[in-house]
Amino acid sequence: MRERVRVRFAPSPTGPLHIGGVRTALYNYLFAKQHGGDFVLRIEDTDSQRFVPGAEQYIEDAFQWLGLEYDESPSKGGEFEPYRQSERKEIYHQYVRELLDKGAAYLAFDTPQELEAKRTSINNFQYDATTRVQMRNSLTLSQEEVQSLVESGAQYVVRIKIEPGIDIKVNDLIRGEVVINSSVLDDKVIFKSADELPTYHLANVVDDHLMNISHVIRGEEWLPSAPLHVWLYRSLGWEDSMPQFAHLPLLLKPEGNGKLSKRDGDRLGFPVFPLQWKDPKTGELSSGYRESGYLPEAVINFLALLGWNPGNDQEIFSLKELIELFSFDRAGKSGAKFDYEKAKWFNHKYIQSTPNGELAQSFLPVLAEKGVSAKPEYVEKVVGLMKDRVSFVPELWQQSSFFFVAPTSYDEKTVKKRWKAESPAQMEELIAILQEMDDFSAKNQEKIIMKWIEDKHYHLGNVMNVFRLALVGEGKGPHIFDITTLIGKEESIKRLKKAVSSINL
RNA sequence: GGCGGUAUCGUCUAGUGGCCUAGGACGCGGCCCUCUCACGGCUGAAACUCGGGUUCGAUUCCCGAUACCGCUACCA
Repeated sequence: MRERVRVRFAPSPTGPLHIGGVRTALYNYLFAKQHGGDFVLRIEDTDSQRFVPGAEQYIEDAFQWLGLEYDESPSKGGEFEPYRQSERKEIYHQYVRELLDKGAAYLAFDTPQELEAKRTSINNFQYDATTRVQMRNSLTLSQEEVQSLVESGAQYVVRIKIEPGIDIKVNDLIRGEVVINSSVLDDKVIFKSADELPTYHLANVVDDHLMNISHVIRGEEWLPSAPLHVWLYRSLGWEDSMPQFAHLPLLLKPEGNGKLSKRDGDRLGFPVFPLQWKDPKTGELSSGYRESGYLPEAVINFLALLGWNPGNDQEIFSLKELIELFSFDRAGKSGAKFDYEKAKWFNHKYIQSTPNGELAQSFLPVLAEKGVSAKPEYVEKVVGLMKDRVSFVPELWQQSSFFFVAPTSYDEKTVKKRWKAESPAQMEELIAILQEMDDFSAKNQEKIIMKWIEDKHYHLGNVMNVFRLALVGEGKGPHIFDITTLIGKEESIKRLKKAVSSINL
């Protein structure tokens, strides 16, 4: 057991960071910060075949956007650098050597083809205590043969030698004690001569030990190999300072079965990545939460509740509150299906509580894109009127374009429903009333117009809806006088005139 | 197939033997508010996988079945 809490998030740079990975990182972060500990980013690039350029930068950018700051990382450095496994080759070599010298591991020369042949000819073939005697490895070959093979440059791997018949206990913070008999484990490859790199299992154990990691918080997909990791700690003599484990349930597809995958997002119409990602090879574009108009706080809040809950009815949490409240006792054990509607609702909630000025700032670029230039103060007022009705910032345009651009057409259904024979005449009257109005405040407009409708015994709904149709182009939007006040007297009259002249029954 | 994990409304979940006629949220329906559309408020439909135990009493504990998920690579 380590005294200081130090956790790590250790993605492999094989593509953009998946939203499930973000949740894993978030739980790591919350746990570390709650205990005043360290949050470390380590890049696990031990698979040279699958390395994707740009992926590491993407990961750092994503966490920056989300506001989850690392204490140590490849870009930031730290006491235990390097934080990129490809730069730690010599370190691993040392421990591979040690394991070999101890007789806890051995060299295996079987080719992939030979292994494949074994797997197809023997069902449930597993490279272990019972089968390794029939394979080509340093246990079955003579010392001279092994030496000449290595010297001749033959490719080999190093396998961990698992002793059968031993119960291995993994103590998991979420699942309690999981016991697995070593006989079901196979002699996993821990090092490959081809690229001189260890596999995940060894690199992970060595680094966690060397970096003083106290808690390994990762996805459930690692649970089956946790006993192997315990075995590795034991073989290296590090069992006393072994980290505690917590295996998080997986994020599942919203529909059907299986874990959420990179392809699900755009197929189902929602992002699975924090940031937009362009595949460097195919040029394929995957959407991101940031680009879709999500606020990072909303994403964090939503993710935090997918697998953890506070035990009461509260659903909206700041990062600070999450740090205070998070605990593994309240983490779920079962996989959670990703519910996009709920994610939207969280964003809606966050938009509602974001100050108008801030929202206006993020809306300005959207307006610019539409070719609209408007004063920030004006945009702020519009946003204040409209933010309750949208889930995303870009959606603001669909809902409030009429504040910036006069309607060019009128919604057919609304026209049919609202535009009556008497409408043109009524609107002409209204135009006249507006023209004479000196005090154009919403309050005064309401007073005068309501009186006019009352005096003439007009139908309130009819008049107001026709008025709205002229201003907005359809049957939606905030209160009429909020609209007229904002767009102004002249523009209001102009829109009324246009409607009268262009809408025909 | 083998091994492991999990199992409450459609979804996220509360529930740790009696407080459960099972609570909340999203989504869905209705009503109210109202010049419209939203927001908001109220409200409705909607779940303990099955079978055995243990117990005076099981959603809750145990066993089994089933289902789902994961792992089973010289990927992580």
